[in-house]
Amino acid sequence: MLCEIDPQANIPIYRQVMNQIRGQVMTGQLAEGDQLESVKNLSARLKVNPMTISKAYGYLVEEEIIERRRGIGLFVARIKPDRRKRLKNRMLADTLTKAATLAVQMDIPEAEAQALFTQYFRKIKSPERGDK
Amino acid sequence: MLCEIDPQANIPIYRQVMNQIRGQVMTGQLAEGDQLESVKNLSARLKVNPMTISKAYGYLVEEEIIERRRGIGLFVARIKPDRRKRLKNRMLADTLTKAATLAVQMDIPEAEAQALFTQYFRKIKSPERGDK
Amino acid sequence: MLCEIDPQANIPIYRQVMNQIRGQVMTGQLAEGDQLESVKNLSARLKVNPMTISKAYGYLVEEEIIERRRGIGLFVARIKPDRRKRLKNRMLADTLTKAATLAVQMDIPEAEAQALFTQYFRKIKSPERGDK
Amino acid sequence: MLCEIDPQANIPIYRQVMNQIRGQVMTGQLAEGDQLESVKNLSARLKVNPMTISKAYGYLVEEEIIERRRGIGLFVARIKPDRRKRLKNRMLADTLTKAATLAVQMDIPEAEAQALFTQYFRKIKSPERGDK
DNA sequence: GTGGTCTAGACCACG
DNA sequence: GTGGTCTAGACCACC
Repeated sequence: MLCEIDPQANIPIYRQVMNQIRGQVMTGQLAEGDQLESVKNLSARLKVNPMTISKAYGYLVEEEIIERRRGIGLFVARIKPDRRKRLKNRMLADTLTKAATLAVQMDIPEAEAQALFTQYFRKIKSPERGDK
Repeated sequence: MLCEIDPQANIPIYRQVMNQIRGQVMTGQLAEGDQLESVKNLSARLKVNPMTISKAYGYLVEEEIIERRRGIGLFVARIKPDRRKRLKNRMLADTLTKAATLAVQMDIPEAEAQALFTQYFRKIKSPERGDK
Repeated sequence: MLCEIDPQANIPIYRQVMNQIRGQVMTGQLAEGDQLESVKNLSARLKVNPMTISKAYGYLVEEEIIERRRGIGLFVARIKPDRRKRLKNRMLADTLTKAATLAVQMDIPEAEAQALFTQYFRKIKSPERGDK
Repeated sequence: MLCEIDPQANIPIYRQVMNQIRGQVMTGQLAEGDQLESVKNLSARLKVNPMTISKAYGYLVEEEIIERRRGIGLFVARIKPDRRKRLKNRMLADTLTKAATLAVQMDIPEAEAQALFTQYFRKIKSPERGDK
């Protein structure tokens, strides 16, 4: 499982972990029933306090995105299609609203805002070689 | 000068103030040379501690978005057009990148992502009556 | 880590702290990766309010001279050699320009000004015993 | 009488005024018995609160660098040669000490520090055309 | 344990 | 009147 964190960023590490896993579950990179990397493993790999990973996992369990199987480990939970859809939408709505709000505040005309968004979208979708 | 804060949000109050003022300066609602509401006034109006406002203003001074005139008050600084543009772009780039990244991760096709973004943009630009 | 302040001086305490730490980082007495004394420790030691230290540290973080490691503490940041050089030069340029300006205003001949400067330089570099 | 202030600078305006006048007296640009510009005049010219000028003048009177002649105005005082010398030296010592201290802190070798100082000295003494 | 934020109230410097 | 600084003490998030 891929997972990178930026210890400099202003986002708490446990949230960075949550975001990455949640994203991977949503996109299917982590499928239902897949086992998550153990707290010990992941914390060692990211050079992070185990409690931090544990906390991230704990919240994801609360969100019912992953589930504990006692004595075995943590696994990606079964998520009903409509719930999955709602989750996706909520996540999208949040960031899109933020972006749109800012664009409106900045008095950017609709066409330009759209163009910018599409531009970023494409850049992320097919990053040119040479990008870091 | 408008300025509202949500003491519940988990964004620090001083950052909320910074964001609002920065936004208003960027959009021209606050123009070069305009005097800002005094620390004491604003803190009284928002019912927060003067130091909280002072901190927000202090950071904006460092960002060279506003400037001190000693003993008189704080005023919107002169911002060179190209710096203004860069500032705008940086602010936009951040949120648009985030939104686009998420959309890509979610495997949303470009057309749909665009449509969603435009939809939010319009909703924010001309909020229908009855919206909260 | 050494750090002394003069509560009498009319330089704000938080600036005195900043200056001392910035100086120590520049001279290498504090090296990259070194942990800074904790806010609570230092404030207790200097008998000042923790917020005062926190403010000083906060500004140094913004200057990218030190960096936060969340939940662990503050550490001396990595500073690229050319940035380090620029920083040094800027600090020096300020005070040297002031001194030179004054000497010129006072109509001191170059040779004498130079001699005076060197004299002070040596006195500071190797203070004689008994100096206050 | 020349006198320029920088309202942006971190130095209080009244101190900027004091420094300029003190400097001009020390260098003889303002000679014993010369009348100073009136508070009203100077404040109008610098677009500054009259009280600010008044305060600056007040402190200079205390320093016995200028003197009041009631009903007439303010004049450059007679300063005994040895006192003038002491004043000069103290002013110089202050700034030179600061500069030297910083250079020592920065671990600049003596030769280099000297060279830098001389360089600034010359630049100020004979500013090249084209400088602002 | 770390630092971050906020409050309430004080005092000071500046204009 | 303005903002700047500091204190004392509280609570919180993070690791």
